[in-house]
Amino acid sequence: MLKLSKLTDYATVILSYMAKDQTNMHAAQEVSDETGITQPTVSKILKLLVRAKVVTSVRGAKGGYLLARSPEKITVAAVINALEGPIALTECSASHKHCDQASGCDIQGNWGLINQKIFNALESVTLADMIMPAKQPEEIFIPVSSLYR
Amino acid sequence: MLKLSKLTDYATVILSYMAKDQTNMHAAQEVSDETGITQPTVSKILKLLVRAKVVTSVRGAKGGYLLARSPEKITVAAVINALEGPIALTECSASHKHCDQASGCDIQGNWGLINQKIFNALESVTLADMIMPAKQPEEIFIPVSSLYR
DNA sequence: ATTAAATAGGACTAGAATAGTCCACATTAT
DNA sequence: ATAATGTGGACTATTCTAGTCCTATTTAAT
Repeated sequence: MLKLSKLTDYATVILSYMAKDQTNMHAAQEVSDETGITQPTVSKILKLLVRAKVVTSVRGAKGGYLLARSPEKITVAAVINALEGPIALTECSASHKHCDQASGCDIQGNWGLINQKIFNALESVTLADMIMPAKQPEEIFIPVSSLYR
Repeated sequence: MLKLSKLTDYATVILSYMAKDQTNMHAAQEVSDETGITQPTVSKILKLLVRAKVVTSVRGAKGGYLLARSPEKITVAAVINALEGPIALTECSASHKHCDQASGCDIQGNWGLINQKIFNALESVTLADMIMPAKQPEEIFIPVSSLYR
């Protein structure tokens, strides 16, 4: 199902919350209370986001977290990158160095092309887009028929 | 890392092989011999591809598998769909019915938008593209700097 | 008819990855 | 000092994936 990790999903929830009030600092505990995600998990995620420079932190009492830049400048790609590392669909495309596949593999290296497209898609959506009230239908259907063209 | 399953990767290897000889039927054993993927695994994958109508099968002695249509009409999206089910990055976006997230979630339903973009990207690449000799640099780098814009 | 070569379907196991928690430490406001 | 907060990393349990295997079904060849 081409899954994104749950933590990445949580991260967008957390960042969305923080985006709504960018002036105040937000402690992990507070974020937990507001989002319903347990505090240890919130901390874990925020730690990763700090490392990736998506948010900044202030230690000590009255410390907390702030967005490192405006929501328009925080891409979904950056968030995924923070939580899951480099965006690459297959091992093979992450690094071509160790490809032990017998015959078939060297022929079809075009995962690179696909990765690039996926990356562009993920880079084109920002946190600002995420927090816009989704004008989204009840259920989005990707029609099965469209799989055949 | 936004991972695709290994089986999906194998599937492209298998399909690439089959695309090179579309006139003859290919038994699972033969595909195994040619690709280096073990026979049980090849069978498992081909079974899934049959179910998704990406390949057709003929049972009995001298049976085997054939592409269900030309490589130009087999999209990467269809292959992923066959192996991993519907393309949806998050549970939430697969079905909105059971969203137990506290406050944060209803605000940021725009995964639908992202899913759509990803789907479009995956639908725009076909098996025919995959088997073209990749004019691909040794290593594709997604510059980290591009994560900040 | 019988046999051999295939696919179909599904159960099962082992291993890997993920989610989630917790602890010891560092930092800072009061 | 003390309390509140982030940092770093270890750890566990659960879930998911990969991979194998078994039995049934179908069909060609003899």
